Amino acid sequence: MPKIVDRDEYRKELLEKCFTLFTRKGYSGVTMREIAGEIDVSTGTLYHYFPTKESILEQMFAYVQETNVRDYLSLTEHVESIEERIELFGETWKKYGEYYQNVFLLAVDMFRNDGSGYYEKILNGFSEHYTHAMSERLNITPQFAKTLFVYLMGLVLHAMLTPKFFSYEDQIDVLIQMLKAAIVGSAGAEGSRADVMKEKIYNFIIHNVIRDNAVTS
Amino acid sequence: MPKIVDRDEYRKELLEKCFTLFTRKGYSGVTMREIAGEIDVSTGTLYHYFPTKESILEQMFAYVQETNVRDYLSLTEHVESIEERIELFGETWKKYGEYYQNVFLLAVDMFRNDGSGYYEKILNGFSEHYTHAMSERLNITPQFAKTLFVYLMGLVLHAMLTPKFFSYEDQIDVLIQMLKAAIVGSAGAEGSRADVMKEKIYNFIIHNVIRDNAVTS
Amino acid sequence: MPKIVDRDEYRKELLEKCFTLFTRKGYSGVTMREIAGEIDVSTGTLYHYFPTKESILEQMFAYVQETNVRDYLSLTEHVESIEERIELFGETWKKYGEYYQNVFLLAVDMFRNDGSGYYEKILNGFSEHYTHAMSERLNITPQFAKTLFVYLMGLVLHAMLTPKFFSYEDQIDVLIQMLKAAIVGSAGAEGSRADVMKEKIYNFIIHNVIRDNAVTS
Amino acid sequence: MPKIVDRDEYRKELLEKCFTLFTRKGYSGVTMREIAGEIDVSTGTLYHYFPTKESILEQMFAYVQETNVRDYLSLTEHVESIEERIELFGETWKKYGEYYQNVFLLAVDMFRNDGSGYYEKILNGFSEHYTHAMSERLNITPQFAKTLFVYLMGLVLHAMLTPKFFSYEDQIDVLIQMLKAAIVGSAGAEGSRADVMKEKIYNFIIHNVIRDNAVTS
DNA sequence: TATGAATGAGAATTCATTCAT
DNA sequence: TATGAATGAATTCTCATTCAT
Repeated sequence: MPKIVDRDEYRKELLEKCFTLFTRKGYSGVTMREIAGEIDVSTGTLYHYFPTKESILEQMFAYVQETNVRDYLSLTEHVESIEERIELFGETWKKYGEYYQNVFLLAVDMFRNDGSGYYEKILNGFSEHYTHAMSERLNITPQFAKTLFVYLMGLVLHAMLTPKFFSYEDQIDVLIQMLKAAIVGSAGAEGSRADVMKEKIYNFIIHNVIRDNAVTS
Repeated sequence: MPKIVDRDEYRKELLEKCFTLFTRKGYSGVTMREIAGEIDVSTGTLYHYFPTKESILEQMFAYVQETNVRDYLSLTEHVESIEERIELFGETWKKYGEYYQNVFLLAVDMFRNDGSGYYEKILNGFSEHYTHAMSERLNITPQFAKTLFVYLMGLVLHAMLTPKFFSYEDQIDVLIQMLKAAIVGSAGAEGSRADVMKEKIYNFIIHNVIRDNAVTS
Repeated sequence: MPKIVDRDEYRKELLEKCFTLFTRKGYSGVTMREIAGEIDVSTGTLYHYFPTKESILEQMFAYVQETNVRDYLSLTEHVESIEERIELFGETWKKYGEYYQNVFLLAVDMFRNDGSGYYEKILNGFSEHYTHAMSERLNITPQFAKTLFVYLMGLVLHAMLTPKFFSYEDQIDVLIQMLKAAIVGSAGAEGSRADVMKEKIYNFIIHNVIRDNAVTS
Repeated sequence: MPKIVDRDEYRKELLEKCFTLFTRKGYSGVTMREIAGEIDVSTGTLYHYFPTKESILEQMFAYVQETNVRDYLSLTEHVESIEERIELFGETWKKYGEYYQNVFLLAVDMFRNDGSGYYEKILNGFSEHYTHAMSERLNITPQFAKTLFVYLMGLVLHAMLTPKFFSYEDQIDVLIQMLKAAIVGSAGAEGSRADVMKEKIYNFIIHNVIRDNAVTS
């Protein structure tokens, strides 16, 4: 009788245990010994579950993809109101900020090391899938969902590379406020409500986007 | 004197020659031999100009920073009109898209390998410097410049990792259009012109952001 | 009692099952896992019967020696006529050609890996034993039996290493013909029969050994 | 300027230095460290000249083949009389006995490890070439040259595996005597000389091949 | 007994770095 | 300065062997 009941389950456990080390140091930057040490396993055992170092990269990527999508789908499953969904959306990005950084680092390693272009399809599929879900659940156009997604990625990146450039959490909050204003506020806006909204947006631009009205000509 | 200048100049030449290889394969992923091969120099010569592999990373980073800033500053130097500046801004991001990808990859390597936190200061300084320049030259608030910068980084990233997710160049174009509309359009807008702008923005949101007005409540 | 017999029997069965793999890949070239796989047994079970890899080599060698001798002895047990014995002798070498190749490969591994010189005694004993039996049963001098044995080994070797150099089976046939001619033909040859034989041999040499009578001086 | 003037020459020097160790321990039995140690070189240097362990096997084989053939061709180049050639032939086999053992061990490793069948062609070519040369120089038929070659290989083998089975050198001597008797003795034998020879051969068989004239029937 | 997961010493191989020329 | 051969520590990976089940 084998010690491990579910080999596949255990493999995922191992992946999870070394996820942060692996992504932070990078595929080429970690050694198998380091990984084994992190997992508290001998190198022999590590190779028992992953035939090569490269396979760890691949399986890590596959595992993250799987988990990621599943997590997101389960996220807003039982939430009905758009407003709450937006808030939950923000909470999630706040909560998983550091995790997304690591996922992103992993993607960079896939980009650098996967010659087959396999990862690209997966990543593209994930992006499309994710933005599609955003579009549906947050009641925004697919195009805008993409813009949002791009911006969020930029945010995660900056939070990682230049943590003092801004506060990641604050930026998420601002974004959530704007989304609520635009999406909830504009919904079914008619008559005077629409006018109020127009005014708000105009003022927002005047005060928050344009620097100096006098200079521009 | 002249020797030192030459030597330094030559070192930069070497850095430039291996920049793409270095960033694409990554610090831990390239070997000194590969780098020497790319530059068409023996490993001995390579070591003559860079005492260690790590020094290549550092000097590459310093070189990029220097060049980058200089490039940007020289870019809009003699352009007066805001509209033209915005356009030039767009052209630059289109032209240097791939270069920015590599710079970004380099930053990831600095992030992963620099224990001293030195790179972080540099990167932060650069971000602040760049957004400050954007703010001044494009007549936008520092806050919005940051937002823009974040978005652009997300754009570059996606163009690299998921090139099929969207067309980088098209996205830049869309962004430029919006910037022109918001910045130039709103400049000194008064009376009826302001009303027209409000209407435009409102319609933009209704048609391009909100997916389905009926569903939202 | 019965268990021990069974266990021993089973061990021999295992040896037989992996004999070809073991000899063809070589002691240092096979892994315990490969051997276990060939036998259709887990490595644990393999170690249950053979405490070390080296013990497989030793026991394989002992097993082959035992079997080999037993086989040969049983071979000509009930054959009376010399002529038939010679023919049977030829048949055996034809039949076991490939097997002898493997035995030989095994001997090479013993030669390479046995530091104690134990194998040498066994091998020498076997050679002596075998040539002695040949001498007795084929009615040839021990010296000629050795010559024959040496030649047969060379034949097996060549058939293995350079199969296109000649046809192993044909060479055995030729050898058998010559043996019959020399041994049976000369037996008790007297008077005119001896003369006929002399003539035959002389002609054989002239036609089959000497290449060109004119050139030699 | 590189330290080593002739890279190829140096590579052969390395091959020669580790030839015995490599063949005696066998391809799978030696480690790269051992080989490097034998050559008095670091493992790094070893890999500088041989990209893989397998390449050592291949190049060793190629080197031996080359050397071997060259050696043999130069051997009897300036010897005119057949008798002297036969004697020189014997001397060579005596002198190179141990070397041939190693060559043979090398061939076994090629047999075991070369999947492409490349070695087989080479080995066959060598055998044909060698026997052809023997045929020409010793004035024997190609067929008999093959028989001789096979026998000699068997001799080398036995001398290696069962050194106490006989004295390799004595056996070579006996062979040389027989060759001289058969080849030189029969040359241009006519009339009474031929009769003398016939008698000799007949007696040789009666006394040296047949064990017991009474038993045979 | 039988299994195959676990172990870690050791094997092949790589690579930053040094150094003689 | 330039070269590339030489080095050996470190890396990936293998494999005989152990051991819990």
